Amino acid sequence: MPKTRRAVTIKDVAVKATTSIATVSYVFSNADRYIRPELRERVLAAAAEIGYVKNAAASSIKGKRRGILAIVVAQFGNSFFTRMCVEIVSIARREGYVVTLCNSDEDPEQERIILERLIAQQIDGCVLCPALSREENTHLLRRHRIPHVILERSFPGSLIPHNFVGHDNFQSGYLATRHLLNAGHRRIAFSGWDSPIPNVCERVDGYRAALRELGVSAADELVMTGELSADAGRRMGAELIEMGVTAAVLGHHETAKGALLHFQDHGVRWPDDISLVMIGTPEWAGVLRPQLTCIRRPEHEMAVASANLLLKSIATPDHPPVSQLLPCLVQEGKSVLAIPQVP
Amino acid sequence: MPKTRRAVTIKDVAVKATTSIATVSYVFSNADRYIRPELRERVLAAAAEIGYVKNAAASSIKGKRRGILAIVVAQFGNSFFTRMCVEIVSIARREGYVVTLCNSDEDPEQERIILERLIAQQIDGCVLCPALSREENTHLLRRHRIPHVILERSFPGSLIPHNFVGHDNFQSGYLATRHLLNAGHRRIAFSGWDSPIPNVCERVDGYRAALRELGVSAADELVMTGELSADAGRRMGAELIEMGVTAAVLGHHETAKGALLHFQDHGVRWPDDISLVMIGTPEWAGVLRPQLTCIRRPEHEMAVASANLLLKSIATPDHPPVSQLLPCLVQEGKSVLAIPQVP
DNA sequence: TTGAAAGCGCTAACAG
DNA sequence: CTGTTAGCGCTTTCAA
Repeated sequence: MPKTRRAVTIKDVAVKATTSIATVSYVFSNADRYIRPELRERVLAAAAEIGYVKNAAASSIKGKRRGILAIVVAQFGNSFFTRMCVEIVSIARREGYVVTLCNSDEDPEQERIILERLIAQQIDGCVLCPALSREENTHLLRRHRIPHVILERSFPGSLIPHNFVGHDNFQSGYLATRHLLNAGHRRIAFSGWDSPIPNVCERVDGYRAALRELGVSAADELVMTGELSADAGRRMGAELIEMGVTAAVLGHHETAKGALLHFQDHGVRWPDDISLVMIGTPEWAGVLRPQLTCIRRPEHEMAVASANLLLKSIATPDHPPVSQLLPCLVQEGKSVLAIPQVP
Repeated sequence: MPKTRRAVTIKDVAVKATTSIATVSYVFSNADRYIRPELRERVLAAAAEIGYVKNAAASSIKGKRRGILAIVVAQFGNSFFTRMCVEIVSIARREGYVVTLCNSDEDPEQERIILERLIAQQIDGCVLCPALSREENTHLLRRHRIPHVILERSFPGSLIPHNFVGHDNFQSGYLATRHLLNAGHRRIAFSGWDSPIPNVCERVDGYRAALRELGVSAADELVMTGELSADAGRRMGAELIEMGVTAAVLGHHETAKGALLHFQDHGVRWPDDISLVMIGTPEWAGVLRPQLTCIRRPEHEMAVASANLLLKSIATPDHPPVSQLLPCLVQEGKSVLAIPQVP
């Protein structure tokens, strides 16, 4: 154990192995330079003995890759994102990266500060799920030429092409509604997050499209939205019951949670009293009985796609931006009652 | 927008502001050097115009702090850890740090690789929840003089003092059991994770101590453990019923989940058929009815304590290690039935 | 096959 | 008050 305050450097290794720092550097950067095996061994042994670890910071200022990637998400508590983060991290790890996870908490100003700090750290690349789905901070990434991919939230009216990986929100709303229609329901409500983000609106569009397709009128009062909280969900749950619909699409898992609590607390049974399809698959859905029918978003595929897109975009920085929209699946539970068609 | 491939450096700013790189450096490191306001303005303006951001990597090799902290946890999917991470990150952010989150997945070898990479990145400090509660990798941190605090899992027989923040596992087992005893139960089982980690054993010790205190015999067959999965939990749930106990301590939320699913699927009602106290407060507990009585671990306090301890230990590296064990609380639900004492 | 040395972006004496 | 300059640990010519 070294007694010195100073960190162990390449120079210490060179002295210990009685060679030059250049040789040590070559040994540790396995360039295609041939080094006599005996010397290489000596260097490795010396390094191991004094506990040398290459300083990645110093290495990076000479133009080498930094070895750090970042993921910036708007809602870290949301397990949809947490799970994708875990997967992206493990893919990045295989490539030798360390990954910094950041949470903007849906605040563009926080996000800006985070991105500036990440830029100061000279990260090699970044996966960004933009706060409030706002595009503004991405210019920082572009200006500093940091390869990046936008995850899950797009910029509908944008003039600038981005690397993008998301899932099809329209389709998730459509599938959920269609599933209920197929079971014979006609009075179907939609409850969701009153969100500033286009995603959620697209789900409503999908809901409407499905209804229209079967010639069912989509009355505006059947579409309810509220803030992103279980309490708002409870209120919507109560409304659902008052309105006397036979089925509902729970358009966001956070408000869905409140609605389900309301149902349980007031003896409302699914699917007997109301049929339900929820968009999303939060962990808690796994413990509820009867099991909910959910729309499963392609988390795994999204994580893999965004990680690979980022890695590719680091490898070939001039590659034109790619946009991928991945499909959802219906995950059947027992929360939808088939009712006889009334012709 | 610069057309150059190269990053913007202090030198570019100096040229643009027609001054020296030293002045620019001083402007951006707000040392106590006085600079004529007019010049300072000019530098700032030039920097803003060409989008200069200080290269933290270069800055760090001159002995400045790196600006990166790390949290390495063994189970990233476990929301107990996720929630603490979110809090630690937000405290660290206030101090200007960027935080890297890593997941060793309960594998000491992965953990070693992660720590080596973090050391290469010259992180300023680290919060570590050690895989399998093993001490071995902490020597890397010590050898490289990286301030660190061990979170949640301790090293019982260790000779080396560590900064440590954890919660009192013995007490959590004790409290849970005591709560059931107070409600009049006498045949109380314990089910938990068959863990290689001392924490879980301590919970059993607490369980036994509570029973002993009231002169209730703690038969060995009442203590069940299994692997960390919902399936193992289901099996234990079935056993609980077969054994005909009136109450159970669900000693780990992951196996508890399985047991609760078994109960629901087989029409076993809590608290009518069995009284339950669960150690831990996973998010899914919030959607179950009747609400479970839980032992709440001091997540918030642990996050705050570990973050502050780390920051302190970075500020004063020679401070002797501190160890903190924080207490749990009973969070009452409706899963415990009071039964009349049989004298 | 190896080593000397220039230089990456930045900091901090030290000189002016 | 400001600029010159010597490094920090590392990579990479270039020469030996």
